[in-house]
Amino acid sequence: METRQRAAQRDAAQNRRQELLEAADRVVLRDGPSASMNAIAAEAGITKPILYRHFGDKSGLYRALAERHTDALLAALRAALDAPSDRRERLASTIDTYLARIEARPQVYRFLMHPAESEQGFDSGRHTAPLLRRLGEELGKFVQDRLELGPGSEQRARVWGHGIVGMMHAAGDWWLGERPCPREQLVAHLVDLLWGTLATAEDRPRAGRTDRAEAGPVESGAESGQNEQSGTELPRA
Amino acid sequence: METRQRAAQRDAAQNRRQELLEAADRVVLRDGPSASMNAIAAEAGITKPILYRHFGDKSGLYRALAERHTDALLAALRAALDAPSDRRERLASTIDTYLARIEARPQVYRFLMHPAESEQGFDSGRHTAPLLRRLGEELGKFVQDRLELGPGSEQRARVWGHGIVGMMHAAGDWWLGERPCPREQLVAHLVDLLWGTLATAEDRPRAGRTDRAEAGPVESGAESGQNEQSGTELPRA
DNA sequence: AACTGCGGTTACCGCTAGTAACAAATACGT
DNA sequence: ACGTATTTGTTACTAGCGGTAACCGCAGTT
Repeated sequence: METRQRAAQRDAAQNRRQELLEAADRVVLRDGPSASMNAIAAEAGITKPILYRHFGDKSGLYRALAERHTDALLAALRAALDAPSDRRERLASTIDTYLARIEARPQVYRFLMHPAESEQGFDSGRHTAPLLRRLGEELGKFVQDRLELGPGSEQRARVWGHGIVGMMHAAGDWWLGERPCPREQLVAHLVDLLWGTLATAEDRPRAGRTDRAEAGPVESGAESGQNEQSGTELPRA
Repeated sequence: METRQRAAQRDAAQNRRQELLEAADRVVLRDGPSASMNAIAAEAGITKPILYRHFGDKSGLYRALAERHTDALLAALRAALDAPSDRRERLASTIDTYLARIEARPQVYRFLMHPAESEQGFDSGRHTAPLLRRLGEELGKFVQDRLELGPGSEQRARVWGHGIVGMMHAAGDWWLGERPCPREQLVAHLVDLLWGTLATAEDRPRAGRTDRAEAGPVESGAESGQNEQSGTELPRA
């Protein structure tokens, strides 16, 4: 069997794999998530079939690549989440860590949000990037482990995990595109939101309002009255 | 000029456009967001170039399609958000409306979350589906209009808008995939989260914990100690 | 009858992911 | 030392995508 040799080959293959991943990383960083297999192969100094021998599939390569980055991000987040400070402080610092990360390397971030898009089987569900799923699950476990939530705590913790992660992600994504404020301020607003300020905020005084008729929050089109459920579609609800 | 004829032709073109959109809708509903232009053309009983004459571009068609669905969803959400009930109730009902919608037509939902993915220019920012952006903006305006948030209220309202929408989306997406609980429960958990229960929940009593050493929330791999920022990557921060 | 504009088609381009088939080199058993 | 099998790499290909150019035929106008 020559196990020693076998092992050596395995090692060599692993090293090769790492090199290839690094090359792919460089290309994705340069070209965005639409980097082609040809381009990646060229960057690695080889040709396509080798890539396919190592990763089987484009989504295979992308998965391997995403796993690396996700691991790194997750480690940073765990550190922030596990700091010995006050709960609110930890929340803020975790969100800030995430935002700092996506701010520092938007290309990587963008790549992590997309990499699926291939599988053409319409398996409704599983749309979100694996990164978000994983972050949500992790945070859910953390909450479940740290907080006393009463009966049904597991479900609640998981919902919260995914919800908080989604909030972080969407706000971060929007912020990254428009840069409407410095990062600390975004963090502060999000923490406020999660801290229940939404519940305690005052109603804004408005003019007499028996029925909605004047300047509402409406922006464009479709002011066609009360189409609430069965309006334009939903033929089989 | 024959403006009457011109007008008739315009009308015909508009009708045609609607037919094409409906055909495209059927195909997307059947094949998911990866429906090809060929398939859509075939479903409409014509060939590709006509599609291109009408919509110019695949993303053009997809944008038109998404706009219809987004308008419908937005109308439903506005109705829920504008009901004459208690604030917390309105929040719950809005979230529930959204969830009911994506539950009823997951294919449409899935399509709405994806349709970009083409543009190969790496314009970091603008990753999220336009639907989410629009929902976030709308909700932000609503909050800004209805709540008294003190100085800097506009920014805060926008952050909250995008944050809440992101929370709803991520939790809904996860829920749609795993179905871990009935919808009402998911809604209740999310409302609780936004209502500040995170701030007031008790710490869970834990065994002596001078430093983290035992069962943490960690799940797999990468327990390599304190790599918080400069650990695995981020070479140019 | 000739002309013009529009709906529609076929046939193509350049690109992609993915693969089959072949070439060289290296380590192996005998 | 020699054949042999395995790994590493290549070239050259398929099938299908988005997108387009060039052409066909039928309405109405003059």
